[in-house]
Amino acid sequence: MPAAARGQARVSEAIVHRIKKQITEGRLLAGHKLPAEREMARQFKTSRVSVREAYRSLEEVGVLRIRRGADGGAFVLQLDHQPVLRSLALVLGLGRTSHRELTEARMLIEPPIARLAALRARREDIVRLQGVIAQEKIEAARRTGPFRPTASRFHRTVADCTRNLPLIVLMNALADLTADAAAVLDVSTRARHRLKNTLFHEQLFEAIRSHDGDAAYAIMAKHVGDIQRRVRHSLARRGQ
Amino acid sequence: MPAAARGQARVSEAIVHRIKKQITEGRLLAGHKLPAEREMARQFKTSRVSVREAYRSLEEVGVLRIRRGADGGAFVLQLDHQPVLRSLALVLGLGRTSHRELTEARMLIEPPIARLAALRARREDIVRLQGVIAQEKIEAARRTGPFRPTASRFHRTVADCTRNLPLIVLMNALADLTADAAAVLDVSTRARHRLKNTLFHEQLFEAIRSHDGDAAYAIMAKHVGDIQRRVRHSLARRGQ
DNA sequence: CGAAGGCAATGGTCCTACCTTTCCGCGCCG
DNA sequence: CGGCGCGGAAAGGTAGGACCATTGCCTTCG
Repeated sequence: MPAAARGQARVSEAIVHRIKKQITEGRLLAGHKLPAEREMARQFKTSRVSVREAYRSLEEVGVLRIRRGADGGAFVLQLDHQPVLRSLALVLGLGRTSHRELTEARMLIEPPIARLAALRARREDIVRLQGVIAQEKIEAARRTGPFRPTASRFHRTVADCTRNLPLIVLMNALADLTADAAAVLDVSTRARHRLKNTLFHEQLFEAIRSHDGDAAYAIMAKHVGDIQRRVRHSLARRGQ
Repeated sequence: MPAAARGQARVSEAIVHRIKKQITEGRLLAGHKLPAEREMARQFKTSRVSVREAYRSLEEVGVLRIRRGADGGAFVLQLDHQPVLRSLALVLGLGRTSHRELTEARMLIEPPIARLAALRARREDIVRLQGVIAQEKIEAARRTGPFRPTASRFHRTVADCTRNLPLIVLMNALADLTADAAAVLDVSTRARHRLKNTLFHEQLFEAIRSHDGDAAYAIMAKHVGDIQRRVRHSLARRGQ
């Protein structure tokens, strides 16, 4: 907060800072509704404009959601990896960065995550992972349904096992970024590899359940490498 | 851009979107000055309020810097890891997340980065790394100067060798976050370990220069582990 | 020649009025 | 009796104007 350090010159920044603070301190939780603009302006003895600037800034960052109409207002969002995803997408230029780089980054960080997950997984994590795999099988049998949501859900659940918030956030952000880019995969390719995916996931699950970190590392490395190769072929076929 | 997808309902969001696009497309470069608020309002046939909301949002994200006074205005910033750092700091709650988790994340991703750096490093990278180490030695001899900037500069330069933008950005953001937290280290501890640091850096440099990925991985793993242990002791001594 | 003061451009804030969207409830009509 | 529709109320969205604060530049005066 560079401007804030320069003396909180702006009213709107003071409001932004206060709200951020209340959120990080847990005094403002997801779903809470902030005072209406007019009300907030009255409380801060300022104008609606300044309040609006604060609210709009926080909305752009991904902290608030502003809704219009009766019973509208500014609502606090669940603080997940969304803000990080947004800023990453912005910095990476949404296209200036190749899909190759993104998957490469995943290739680098997912295996160590898998290892840590295997070492840290508790019983409830095992149950969750099992549930995700079961869900995958059901959807694979149906041969329908969207590929994306479940495909990365397993990876995200693995990351959760690490109980390391920075890692979980970065992992989810990267997963979302690559998922957007992976939309290039045609339907036939997806179907052909869905079974293979699930097999990999089952192997990884076994490694995690038996707390075998090195095995989890190796399996994940192979798995992500496979995904990378697959996408690259698909991109090459389309001319890219 | 969820709201934008809902039909660009808001004027300010249209402006935000347009500016972001111009930046990612390279039509707006760092240092460029955006039109004055009144001028921009005239161009968009709207009011100053909407323009201000757009500018302020972009400033909060870290894309613009707004200055007052004659020759003031909205200036495009160099798009580095800053936005990612900000959003990460917000999501991690600036304190809710322990320093342990942050260094753990670095421990996980830095060794693979070092390996990739060793495999990819070109001649100019070697030269840069050499320069950073030389700088470190000079400052170590002086026994003065700030520890932080040079300490992480080596790590950042290593990350640059990977030529993988996502990795570089994430690495820098994490480095900044841990640097803030590492301010707890007292001066004597820093001085005592400065030499040790440089030794590690020289070993790593040799591994990178000879393109020995596995060696780079091992050295970096040991190095980061050492830093982590050091900070943890320091925290324990202070009662955390 | 140099320093002080005024000028102009630009952002920062405030005010006020009015529009748009949305929910909710009342009342009309079937 | 019940469903449907319309209008009021509440909230955000926009507009335009006025004035203050800041800062660089330029003129003017000592």
